[in-house]
Amino acid sequence: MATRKQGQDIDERMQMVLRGIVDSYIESSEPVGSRTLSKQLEVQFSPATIRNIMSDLSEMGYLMQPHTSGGRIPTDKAYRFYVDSMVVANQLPNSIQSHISELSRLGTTAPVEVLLQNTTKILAGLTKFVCLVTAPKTEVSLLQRIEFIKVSARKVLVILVTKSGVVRNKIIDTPEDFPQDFFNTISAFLNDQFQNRSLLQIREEILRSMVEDKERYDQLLAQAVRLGKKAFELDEREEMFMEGQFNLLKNERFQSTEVVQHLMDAFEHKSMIMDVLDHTVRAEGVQLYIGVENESESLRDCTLVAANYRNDNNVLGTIGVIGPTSMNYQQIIPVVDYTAKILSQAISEQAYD
Amino acid sequence: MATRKQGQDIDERMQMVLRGIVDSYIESSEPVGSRTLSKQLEVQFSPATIRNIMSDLSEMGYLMQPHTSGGRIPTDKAYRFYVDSMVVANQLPNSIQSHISELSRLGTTAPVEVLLQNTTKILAGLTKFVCLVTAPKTEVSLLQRIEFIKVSARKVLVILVTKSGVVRNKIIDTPEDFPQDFFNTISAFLNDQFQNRSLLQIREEILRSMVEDKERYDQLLAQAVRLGKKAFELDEREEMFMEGQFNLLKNERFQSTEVVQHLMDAFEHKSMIMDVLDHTVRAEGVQLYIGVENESESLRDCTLVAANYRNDNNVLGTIGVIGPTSMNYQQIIPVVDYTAKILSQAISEQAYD
DNA sequence: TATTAGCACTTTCTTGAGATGAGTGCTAAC
DNA sequence: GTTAGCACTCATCTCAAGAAAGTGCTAATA
Repeated sequence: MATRKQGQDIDERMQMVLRGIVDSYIESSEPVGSRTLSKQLEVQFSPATIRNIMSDLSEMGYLMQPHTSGGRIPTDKAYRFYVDSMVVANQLPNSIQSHISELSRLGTTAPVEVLLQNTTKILAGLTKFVCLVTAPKTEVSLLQRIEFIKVSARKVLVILVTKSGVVRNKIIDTPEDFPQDFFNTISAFLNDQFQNRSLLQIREEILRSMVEDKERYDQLLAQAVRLGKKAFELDEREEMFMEGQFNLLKNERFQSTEVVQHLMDAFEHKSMIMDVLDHTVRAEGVQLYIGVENESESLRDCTLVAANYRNDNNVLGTIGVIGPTSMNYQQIIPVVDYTAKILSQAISEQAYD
Repeated sequence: MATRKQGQDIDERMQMVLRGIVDSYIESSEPVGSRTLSKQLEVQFSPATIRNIMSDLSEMGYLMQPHTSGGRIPTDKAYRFYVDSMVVANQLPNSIQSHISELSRLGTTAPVEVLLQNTTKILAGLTKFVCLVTAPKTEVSLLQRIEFIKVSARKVLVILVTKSGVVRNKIIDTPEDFPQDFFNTISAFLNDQFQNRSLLQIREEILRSMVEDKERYDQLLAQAVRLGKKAFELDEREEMFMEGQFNLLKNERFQSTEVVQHLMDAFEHKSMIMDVLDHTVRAEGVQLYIGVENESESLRDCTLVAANYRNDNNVLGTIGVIGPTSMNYQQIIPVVDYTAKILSQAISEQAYD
């Protein structure tokens, strides 16, 4: 009985075989058998030896057989082992680096949205997978400026500019036909009062003051607070950019219509994907969510590679790439990493301060 | 020799058969043979008779045979005949009408972009095809208001509000560190000068005045013109909303990977699709571009159903649906028509005036 | 004379029977 | 502990036969 190594420790030879299988499967997308592997490995073992090792690895949950015969494929556990024991990402080729760096060349006058949109496009182009970028959360970003522009008798356009460079506008109804001067006074007051506070804080403060010192306000202040309340009202639509959904179709792994269907459905509900990005990615650097590690059902066959981008002080948002679990991690991880860095840099440079 | 009806006129019986074939093919997506059709038609002909008629129709270019045997399918010419001779669209079911009418319920304070986005979503959901909506052209829409918000020493945020309700913003660099007051003076001047002019006109006028009376300007005016020039500079990115690209995958007709590939590639270049919509749709009401009638190569297997939306005075943009040539015209056409009407209505109501 | 029935012929699609190839597990030899 | 050998298992490919549905043509029919 090959009861070698009871339990979970994997000796060096097993690691070699496991890595070999993952490498081979990543490259060919075909189940790999003992003979094939025996030829590919740099250190030689006979197919029979490899079969024994494979058998052990299967038992330990690293490999599975789609059919009784016909080679084995790595499980999510195997990928996890693979990336964890992976040699630190080799340097990115210059061509790719410079491709990504075009982001910086957009100049400091491009609106953040354009910057993010371009990021998704570049990343989708490079990886050939689906690429996502969440916009900075307006909720937690700091107010740079609020402005009212009267557009008709009872309507005024509110413009919120945040420190992170996002401009948000909406129209609100006014109870009376105020002159523009009136709005100017109000915006001056609100700017003075709330600059450098986060939208979230501002909202809370406004609500509090409405309750607390209701009677203390004079006419003008009361209006200011009332308009402010509407202006800062929660804007549920958070933005996200997505590109390359069709890349998945070109990918061999996703030819089976079902899987694609699921994914596509998922992509149509951006909000779900947003949640995934927001709730999972908290740590520094590149994060990986491989197959079953994804909380979301529809991503069970995918790996999500994610990284945050930030300005000098805060995490602003997340960039992510979704591809098959058998993606080329050695390539993808550094690409995502580098892109996040360049994006952070570009955004910091153009921040309003 | 069945040399009946030399040339192009189609008698009533031929029409019945042709319509029958189109109907059947729209429903089943299967080539229709003489026997099948003989059973489906309300007026009875023997299969043999139908075969004769079919043969004539083939000769006249209305039908084609994918294989020597195995039924016939309509050509684009047949669809064109079909829709042209189609009984005027029957009333839309109430459920669909009210679904579309939810657009109006968005209220008058939703930004135009949200309105358009929702239009695409609703339309894509109803038709199960790809749906497109172009945003009102900022170029030709009239200036409602321009505003400058200083965001840092050398950067100012320009906000353009157009009569059609589109808010556009961008950041421009300033040559010096002007105070906000300075910008206020400038925006007051520009507003006074250019309100109700189209952005296109404004740009031309600014350029002209820069050339003509260069020397006449005082310091302030010169700056105003210079900033104005930057502010109104052509903003090449025109917007468009697209939804339901994945619907095509679910569509039986587009299972063959090639066709989809082409379409997908086309969709990745929104600009191309924009051109199609802009250049072709000039007329009133719903327009159809069936198969080869499309100028664009990649739409040769599709029908584009398009209609303009407008406010009281002008055509603002276009809504379009792209599906297989064998779509259910009886359903799709009234849906697009009604949606365009509701959208026009909603946008007119919320226009700033 | 226009319509229909009949018939021989096509073509696609389905089905099942080998044959093939890659891989596995087990046993025995090295 | 490692390897060679062997019987066995599946997935896939190929090929032939047959069923279904359709066509064109000719001859019979109302």
